[in-house]
Amino acid sequence: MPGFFERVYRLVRQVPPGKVTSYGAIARMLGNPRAARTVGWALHSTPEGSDVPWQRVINSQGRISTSCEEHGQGLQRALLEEEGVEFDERGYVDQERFGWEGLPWPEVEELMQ
DNA sequence: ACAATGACATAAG
DNA sequence: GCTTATGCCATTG
Repeated sequence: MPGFFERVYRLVRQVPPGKVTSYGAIARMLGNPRAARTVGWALHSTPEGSDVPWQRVINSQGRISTSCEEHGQGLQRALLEEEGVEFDERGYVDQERFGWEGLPWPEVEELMQ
């Protein structure tokens, strides 16, 4: 069975362009509401050539929370803006407009098998 | 098995 | 709004 990282990747791949979600939301969808940190780590270790849209995952406040220099905030924000995601003057994303609603459970379940 | 680690979340000051 | 402190959990050495 797929490891936790693998499940994170599969789910994140489902996030449509121009939408964002949070680490905690991903964790909840996977059935581990408390594994938000692990989700963050999974995305951090995502290879750059990967097809996982890691930039679409931000923290629960709608802000970019990466501390990594290589894949820094500037890069992540630029990638999102290219997709049409807007940031306000304080660096927040409006989750009402750009938040991903997620997948219905049956579909998630199918993805995980 | 144990301890450390980390792109989180939440509550409190 | 910002800074700390605490809880959480899969992965790694």
